[in-house]
Amino acid sequence: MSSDELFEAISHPIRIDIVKVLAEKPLRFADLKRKLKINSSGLLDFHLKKLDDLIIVNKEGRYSLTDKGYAALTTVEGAAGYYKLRSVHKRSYFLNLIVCILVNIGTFWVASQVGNYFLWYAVVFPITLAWMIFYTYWTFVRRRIRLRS
Amino acid sequence: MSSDELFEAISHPIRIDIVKVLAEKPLRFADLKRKLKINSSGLLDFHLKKLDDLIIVNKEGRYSLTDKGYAALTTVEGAAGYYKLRSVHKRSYFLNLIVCILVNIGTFWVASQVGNYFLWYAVVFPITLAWMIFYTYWTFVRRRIRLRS
DNA sequence: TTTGATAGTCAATGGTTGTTGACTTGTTGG
DNA sequence: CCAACAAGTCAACAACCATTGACTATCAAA
Repeated sequence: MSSDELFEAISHPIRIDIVKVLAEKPLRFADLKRKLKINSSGLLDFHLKKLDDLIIVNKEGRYSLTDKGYAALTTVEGAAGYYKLRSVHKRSYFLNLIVCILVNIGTFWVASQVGNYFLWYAVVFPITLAWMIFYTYWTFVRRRIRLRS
Repeated sequence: MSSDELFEAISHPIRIDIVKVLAEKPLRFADLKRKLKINSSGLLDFHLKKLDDLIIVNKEGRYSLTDKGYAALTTVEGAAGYYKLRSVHKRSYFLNLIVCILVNIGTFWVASQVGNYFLWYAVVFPITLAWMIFYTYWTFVRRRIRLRS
């Protein structure tokens, strides 16, 4: 089963629901029909056939997930999170940037008050700069985060 | 964009390929056509339209992935691995079981030779037993690995 | 024995996909 | 200016998808 076949199998809301409820516990045909509020046997039959090698039926007529079915479930659960994760990465990058700038401004101001800039130019500035360079690389190159889109 | 819409978007080999090549670098319409060996403009157009909010075109006409596009790519890359991962989990469970049994047999045999069973019943047996109970729980309950299917 | 639930199958149907190939509308090099 | 390329649009069509509703066969309880 190649990727596109897996995605085809789980590219319909009813089929995603079937995989989700079967992950909790094996169910019979009529249980599924009730639980998913499907009134047509033909419709459930159609979608069960599409899920082909993601599910198996045991001798008592209970449907449950195969290894591929659980892999599909993991894919479904994962997919929902990836997009949110990317906006979190983006937001935390800007928070980091702001904090670095504020720390520099603060240290610089304190330095100007005491007339000693050593702490700022020898410690705070190089460290925050190095951190932002690394973090920028990690965010935009490694994580492939884009500002627009 | 709900899960099923994402899976619908990437449920065709051509569209998976488009996402993969655009992840490497942004391409123009004709570049994509050449790279994916598609001879019909209409066909490429059709699939690009289906990828709708996974891609954007910049002013120079270069297509690239949006955040959702990269999320889709992560999903595609992940899905391929999940099924294999499950057979790896299954195999390593049995390897572990065998190793635990062999260690017990070995320690027991040594104990019988020296006439002192302390090491076995006070150390090796309880530790390997506890480990296998935990590992069984982790494999079959938490990871939902099934023997058949 | 009738009723009702279970576990489907099957044909019909309207809508959506995937694909082709012809056509359009710039843009660029010789 | 002409040819070639780029970047599509559009109509047509077969194949497939989702859904309905009628039908069948089996079993169990009243």
